[in-house]
Amino acid sequence: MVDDRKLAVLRAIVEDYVSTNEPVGSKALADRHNLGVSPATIRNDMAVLEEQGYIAQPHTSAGRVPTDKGYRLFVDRLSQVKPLSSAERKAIESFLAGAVDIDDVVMRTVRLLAQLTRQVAVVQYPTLTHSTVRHVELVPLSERRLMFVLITNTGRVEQRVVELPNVVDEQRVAHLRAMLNASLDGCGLTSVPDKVADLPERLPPEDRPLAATILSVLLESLVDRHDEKIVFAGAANLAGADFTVGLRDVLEALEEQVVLMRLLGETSDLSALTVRIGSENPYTGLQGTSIVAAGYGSGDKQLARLGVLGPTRMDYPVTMGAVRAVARYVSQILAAS
Amino acid sequence: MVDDRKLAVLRAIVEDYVSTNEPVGSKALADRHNLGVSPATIRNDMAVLEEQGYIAQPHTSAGRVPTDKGYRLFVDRLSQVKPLSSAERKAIESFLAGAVDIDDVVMRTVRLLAQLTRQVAVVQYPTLTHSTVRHVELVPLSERRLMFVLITNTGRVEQRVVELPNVVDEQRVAHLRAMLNASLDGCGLTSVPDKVADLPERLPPEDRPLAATILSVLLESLVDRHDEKIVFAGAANLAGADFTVGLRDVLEALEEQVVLMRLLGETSDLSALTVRIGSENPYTGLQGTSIVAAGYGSGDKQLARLGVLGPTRMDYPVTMGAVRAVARYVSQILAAS
DNA sequence: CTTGGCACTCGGGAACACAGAGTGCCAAAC
DNA sequence: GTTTGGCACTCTGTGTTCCCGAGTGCCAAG
Repeated sequence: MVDDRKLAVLRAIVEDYVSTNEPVGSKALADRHNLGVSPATIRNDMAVLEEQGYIAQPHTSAGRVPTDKGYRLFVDRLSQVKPLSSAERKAIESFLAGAVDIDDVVMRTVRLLAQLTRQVAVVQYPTLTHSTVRHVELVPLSERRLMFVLITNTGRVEQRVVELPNVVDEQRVAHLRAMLNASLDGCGLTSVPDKVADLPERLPPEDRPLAATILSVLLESLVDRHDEKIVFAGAANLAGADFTVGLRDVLEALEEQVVLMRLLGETSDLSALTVRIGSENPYTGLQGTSIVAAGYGSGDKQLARLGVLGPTRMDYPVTMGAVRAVARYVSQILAAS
Repeated sequence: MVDDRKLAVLRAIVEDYVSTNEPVGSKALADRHNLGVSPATIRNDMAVLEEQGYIAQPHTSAGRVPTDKGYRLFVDRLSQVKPLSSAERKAIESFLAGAVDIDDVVMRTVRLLAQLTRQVAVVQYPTLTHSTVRHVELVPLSERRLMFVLITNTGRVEQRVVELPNVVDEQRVAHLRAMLNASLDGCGLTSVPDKVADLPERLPPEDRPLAATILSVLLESLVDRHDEKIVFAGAANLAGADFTVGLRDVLEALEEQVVLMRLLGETSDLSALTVRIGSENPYTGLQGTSIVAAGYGSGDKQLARLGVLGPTRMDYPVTMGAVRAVARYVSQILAAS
């Protein structure tokens, strides 16, 4: 039903449409690609492809345009990820290598990806879930207030100001700090609640209110970050593109952390390169856009995801290549630090 | 030459144009505002105002539109800042009060401001220049690597990973940490370089390479942040507006930290509410946009600036009111913590 | 199954006309 | 001197019509 030649026609349609942004007709196809058959034959094939739902025509007597289903087939079976040029690789490497801290890594990554793909890049901060406690610090700010700082092995720093129930001296704080570090050092963030559960009992009664307060802040800071931070860049690249939906909607979606999370996150396999095309998208405000995303993180431990968002009519092979490459380099950088 | 009635006409033109987004003619003015004179008289006045450069007509036989100079006069002499409704104040207060750390304060502020003004909000992170050292922490990560953390009294945390020149034991690190804290506690960031200058000399020779490495990172982290972090939100609000320049240029400018810095920063008086209209703008990519900015920070010490960016055709009294109010509330919040 | 031929269909651009809003100017009125 | 009504003029934007051309679907022949 859909033989090889028809697939070749579909591929040609996608490629031409992506590069010209105009519905492509049978004659143009016969000219630009040497398919070895006449326009009439191509027309027949196109009629079948349209029947099957892979392409559509905006109006009668216009060329054909790929549907979401058509892009899907193209991505799954007709294209292969295009690797980056070595110049691009070099550029990525040197650009990411200059990062000084985790914020900087994320910042540079998102900008790099936006520039590379000329689309909107989205990067999720490395999740805390898989990281471990490197150090806990308690810094007295005043008599009844201290700052709680949690440092993880991924270089992430969580900080909270804590109001204390009563005045405490530095001695006690130092003691508590030592105990916390002894209990938690190297411990996975998910197991923190267990580890500290019995801690108040091991303290003299007069220290327990203090410990309880601090622990509640500690635990809270862990669950708080369950909805992770996400940043994006390259909104300017949207300016030219035209979506079926308004530009405004897309920008609004981008500023909603929750929506972004779902865009990147809702997938069973973190590590795979996933593509979500047009209507496959969970969010109605983003019809007409596609997302290409990949997980990053060192080896088996996937830390988080990153990707780009662009019009459905995008160059998938190139975009996928860029996303995959950046994900790999970021993983390297993070593994090294 | 430009008497009171002409000023009233100018004010009316600005107000009408801002609310309708259409060039305003003499008849409409006479109808909507009771200026007590006939359209013909208004026409004469408009001719004079145009002569003076306060208004212009897009084409012959179209209504008039304020020029940048016209807006400037309006802002300086014809309008007064419109205070927020008490409901809005309440909303601001409760929204900002929930912030947990400095990042959260900035994030909430910028979103709040964007929502309130329906324009693009820009917030500069509190500058380090006026803040003082609260605590320095050195956390060993591995034998030859440690994390350096600097906590300031504004709740800001700077972190760096430091590669060490040679293997050091915890003892020495602890000692150095104690010395650093003793030297720097409460010290203004600008005076840090002086304070630590002689520190290596006070150490045993074998510790000096370690100290030197850490100090260089410390000093570097101070100057690095001289170009401050800036965030923006509300890009979606640009979608509807039309600028004389393309939307793309505006978005690009917004993603350039340096440009944003200059937009907010280049002003002699930090505390005043400043308005920069259209061509008064230092950046050519932002013709057709205006910036309303204010300083924030506790009392005499201005920490940084925040503001909004929108089309030149904006409602200045309302926008100025919102910016001023938010700046005040943020100052309160920061002063309290 | 493929191909050339052919009639048909629309979308989009060019040419054109026209209504309406707004102006500038002038002479009369205040 | 300033204000006002009247009036001719000038545009822009919109709607209409028309036509070209790209592209299609179908059919009969190869």
